Amino acid sequence: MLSLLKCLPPRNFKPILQLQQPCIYHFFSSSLQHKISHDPDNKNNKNNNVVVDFNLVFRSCTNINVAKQLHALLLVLGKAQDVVLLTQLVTLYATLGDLSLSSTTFKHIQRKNIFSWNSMVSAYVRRGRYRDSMDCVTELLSLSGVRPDFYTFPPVLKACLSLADGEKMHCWVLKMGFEHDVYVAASLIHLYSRFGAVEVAHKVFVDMPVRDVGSWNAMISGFCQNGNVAEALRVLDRMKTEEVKMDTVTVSSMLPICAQSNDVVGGVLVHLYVIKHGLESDVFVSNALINMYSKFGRLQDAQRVFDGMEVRDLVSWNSIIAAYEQNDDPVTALGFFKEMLFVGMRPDLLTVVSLASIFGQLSDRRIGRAVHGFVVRCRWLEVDIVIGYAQNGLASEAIDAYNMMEEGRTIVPNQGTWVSILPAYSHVGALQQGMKIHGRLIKNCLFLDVFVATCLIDMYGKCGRLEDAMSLFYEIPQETSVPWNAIISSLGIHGHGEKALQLFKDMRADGVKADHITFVSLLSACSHSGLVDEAQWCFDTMQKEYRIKPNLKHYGCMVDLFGRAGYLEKAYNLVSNMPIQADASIWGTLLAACRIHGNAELGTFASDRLLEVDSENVGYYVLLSNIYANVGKWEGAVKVRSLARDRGLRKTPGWSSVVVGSVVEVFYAGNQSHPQCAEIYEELRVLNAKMKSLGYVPDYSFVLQDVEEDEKEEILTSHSERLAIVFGIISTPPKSPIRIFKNLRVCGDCHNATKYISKITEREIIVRDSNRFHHFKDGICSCGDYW
DNA sequence: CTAGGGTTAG
Repeated sequence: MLSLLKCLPPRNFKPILQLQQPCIYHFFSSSLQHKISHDPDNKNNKNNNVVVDFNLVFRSCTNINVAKQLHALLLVLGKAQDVVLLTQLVTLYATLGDLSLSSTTFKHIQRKNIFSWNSMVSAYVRRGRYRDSMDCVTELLSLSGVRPDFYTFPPVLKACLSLADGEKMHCWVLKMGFEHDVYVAASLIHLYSRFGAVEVAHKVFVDMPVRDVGSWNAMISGFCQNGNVAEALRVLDRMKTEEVKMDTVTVSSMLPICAQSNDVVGGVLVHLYVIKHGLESDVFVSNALINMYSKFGRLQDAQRVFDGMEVRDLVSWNSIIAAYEQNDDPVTALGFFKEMLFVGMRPDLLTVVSLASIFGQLSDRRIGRAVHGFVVRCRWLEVDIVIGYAQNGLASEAIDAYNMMEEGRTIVPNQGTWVSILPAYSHVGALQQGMKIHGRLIKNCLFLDVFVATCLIDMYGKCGRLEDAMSLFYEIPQETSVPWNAIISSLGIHGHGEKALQLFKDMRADGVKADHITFVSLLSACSHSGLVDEAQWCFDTMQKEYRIKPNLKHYGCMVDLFGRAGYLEKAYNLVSNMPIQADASIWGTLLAACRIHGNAELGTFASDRLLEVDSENVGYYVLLSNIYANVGKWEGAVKVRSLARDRGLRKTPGWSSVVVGSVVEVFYAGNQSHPQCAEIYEELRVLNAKMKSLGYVPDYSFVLQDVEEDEKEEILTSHSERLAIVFGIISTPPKSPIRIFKNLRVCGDCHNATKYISKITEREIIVRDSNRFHHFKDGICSCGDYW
């Protein structure tokens, strides 16, 4: 084989390299073995007698094992200190996803030149390891032997996590005199725009003696990112007068502007420009076109662009799915999702976002038909029927589909399957089934996939296994905010506000960029634990440091936090000074706080505002009618309910589930149809007596119907959570823990009752409601009755 | 052997 190698002129390598990777591997490993067996000590160090064009081979290598093999061959051929080749390897390993090999290779280069440094720096940036790349550059800048060049700065400027970092780097750029390099300048413009300092970005742009398309593009997108469309269009105009031609990048920044400003004519003109200049083949351009047409509601146009694409990436699929999903055609959208899986495209978070909405739309229709059946089964007042139920519908639908897949064994589950099925199990709190899937994922090595793993973290978190969620979190790559958000929210719903904050600090230290979801998780974690000052700090940090404008969810968390902690005035001031219009959820949160702290005056004010806002959310009508019911104003309660009915709103029926063995049992309030119904109600009666002897007094304020006292007690006793708990008690061994899941918030009287039940039965009872976890043990709840 | 500016949600 070695002699064969000698004979081959380099150009003859080409056919071999076009073969599959294992062939290259085989080819090189046999030549390697030959070399070792004939010349073990490499005495015959005439490397040049072997013609290996590593340059060419590296470029065609797509497999990490082949790369390692090539690395070994390099050592055997005595090229262990060839700076050029090792530098190439640094880049190759990073491209193939193994950054640790990249950095060890880099560390072993004895005489690193600026190419080596640049390669390492950009390798870190490409894999999102911004902190490491900054450290690497800092080290480089402290050396005297090597000087950074203009290749060094663009990646580093991308890695800056704060304006301060950016300004520091800008100083170095000036010190080295690279500020007029078009690449460096574009990076500077991008950097300043990213941190909201568009004026500075614009100054860099204006000061450039020479500009290329990239410079114009950077400035245009800089203004867009900061919401200044007018200024962006002005730059575009000037670009036209200076006769700089728009390229694919310009176009793909332009199209979202047309979509956003609903400029159909402008959008179509840009499309014509694209066709005229042959820019259609660019995926970014086509994707942007699909999104724009979708926003215009012109589905046929979006479809035509999608059909005409030669290459489709993840964004293309997400875009076409979202196009149909957002234009009220969930069936077609679902069809595209299936086709996407069929062609082997891996779904991501955004796919799942659309998917959730698709299932929501589909189930709502299905549920509509089921409403009538429900009226008969539940003995709720006329108004209090289904819808909202969609999520429950989604869960059972997804689980059914998975079971069918298992039985049929015709479809091989992939990442998409897992990210659909795991949230369904999290949703009903089915830990064991979720764990079974975890087992399968370990076999498939899919559990390290960030999206699948995040679903698992979420599942463990929502099923009450916080330790499992944590240990899984530490096993997976933590480069994006996705897994961090999941773990922070898990900690939050368990009432571990401080730990959630600690995780956020770790996230910052690791250089992972927090997003608006991170802050929602964080603020709600603080709110569950009553950490007022800490939440205020997060709220400030989010705005000052991350430049994230708080949205209604963030404000909602803050209002909730102040309200529950009893700072009703602070809560009210926040609401009245918000730069955005308060919606029903904000007023509802404030109202709930007024209910807890018995502030009737503010409560009345909040409820008036609540009804002014056109609310689709039935929960607030229920809350309001509950407040009336609490004080015995039944006419008021009835009025609110009829108002809700007029608006076509129906109450979500409460249900609780408990897992016994491998079966998930679901109970609705007043359930009479369970096979072990008689046994359950008998046990309830016995328990009730014991509870009363220990001092339990039923709190009728949680009964929302206008009925006699004895009937009120019966209603409380047959709340779904209590049925589920008792079923758990009679169906599992003594003293084993019971896990309950409830789709709504746990009722206050049931919360109190569960404390007694945990003491009497010596059971640990873990209740997860729509808001958080409650761990009951020995007559005490972990939430300290603060929720 | 190493660099910039771009498309998706709520």
